[in-house]
Amino acid sequence: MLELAVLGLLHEAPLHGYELRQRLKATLGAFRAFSYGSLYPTLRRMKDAGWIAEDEGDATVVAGAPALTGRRGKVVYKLTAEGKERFTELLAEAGPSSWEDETFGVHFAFFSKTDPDVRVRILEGRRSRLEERREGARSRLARTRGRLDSYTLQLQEHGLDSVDREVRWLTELIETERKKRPDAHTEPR
Amino acid sequence: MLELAVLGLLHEAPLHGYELRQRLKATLGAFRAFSYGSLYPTLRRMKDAGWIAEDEGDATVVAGAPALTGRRGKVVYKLTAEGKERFTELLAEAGPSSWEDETFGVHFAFFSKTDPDVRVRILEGRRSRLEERREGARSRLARTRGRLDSYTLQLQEHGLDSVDREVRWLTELIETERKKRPDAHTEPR
DNA sequence: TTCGTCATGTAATGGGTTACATGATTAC
DNA sequence: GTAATCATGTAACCCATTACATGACGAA
Repeated sequence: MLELAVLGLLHEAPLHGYELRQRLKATLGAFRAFSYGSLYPTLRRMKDAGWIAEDEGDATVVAGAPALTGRRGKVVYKLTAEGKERFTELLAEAGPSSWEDETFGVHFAFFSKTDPDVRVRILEGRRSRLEERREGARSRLARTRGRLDSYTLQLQEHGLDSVDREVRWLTELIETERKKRPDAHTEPR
Repeated sequence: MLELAVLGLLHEAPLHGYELRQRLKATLGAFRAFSYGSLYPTLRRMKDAGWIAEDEGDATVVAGAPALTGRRGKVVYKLTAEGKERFTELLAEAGPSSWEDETFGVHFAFFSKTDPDVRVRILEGRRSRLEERREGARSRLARTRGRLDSYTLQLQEHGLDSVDREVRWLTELIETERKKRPDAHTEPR
């Protein structure tokens, strides 16, 4: 998840860890944040895996005392060819994991780089996942309504409302996607 | 988190693991679920800690072949005195952890058992947490708006909308709480 | 007798967090 | 020269998940 986000951001421009985190916030908005404690180890793993590499191309700033103190300055990373491949691969994934709460937003954030077909499949997957959850909650609520105290009830209702809103949002998005390309499968089955 | 939820449910009636999970879904609604893989180990830990105990009071069903196969039947748990204490303790917590996304809902679900003062403090904490997040996202958005593609933008806006809605919901709830008890601190400082 | 669902559990793993430690750079 | 913030990193832990294994029990 973090991995996908990092690949996506570095796809646009080389960045160092600290700035990567700011961009992460800017891209994902109010709905997700990552700590440095997970970012830096991830960067290390991705470097070891060969998906990203240190970018020396920009000159390590001052030439005053470069490698004396055992490196202490920005470490700028850029995507490698393998990294780009990996990114494309992850972007093409439209399976259940891509419509999970936490993952969906990250996939969505890189939709402009995602194949239109995959976009629609992710949006539809997310929507039916939410619809399932909503129906489950609705019928359970209908069954237990009488026995619930007002707080529990309000919690349920606020939850259902939120899900409803997201479903409507998704429906709009799906329609917009369909209009953009009137070809392709209209409602697969 | 799971711990609090389990204590809260067992506070109402003794239950076995399987049913506990159904109740968890019914209580928490659309916004959270737990797997058995986390529930059963938690039950074990809580038993070892002395907060819950096996409830034999209900007769272990059939007396046909009771302890022969090394127990294979429902294990009903009930709250111990220490468990009740622990529950009260957790319920009184109104600190930052209680207004986190995942935790807030669980606290809220047991509001009818929570002290009115604590209720208001949790609601207010949650609200200002969301407001902070929203302002951060808003100003970042204002700064970067031009550079964002339409998907990223829509994601941000949908996120802001959701936060806005929850803030409004919380504000209503806080007012309702205040009306219920016109005494107490009106806007602490 | 076999299928579904109730029921309990474990092992391996995942994907993050907090707290801490350290140092460089910039603004006052 | 000192405080803020930029910048990198590690260690310990947390809280859950998935996949798997097992078995009882009722209904068709």
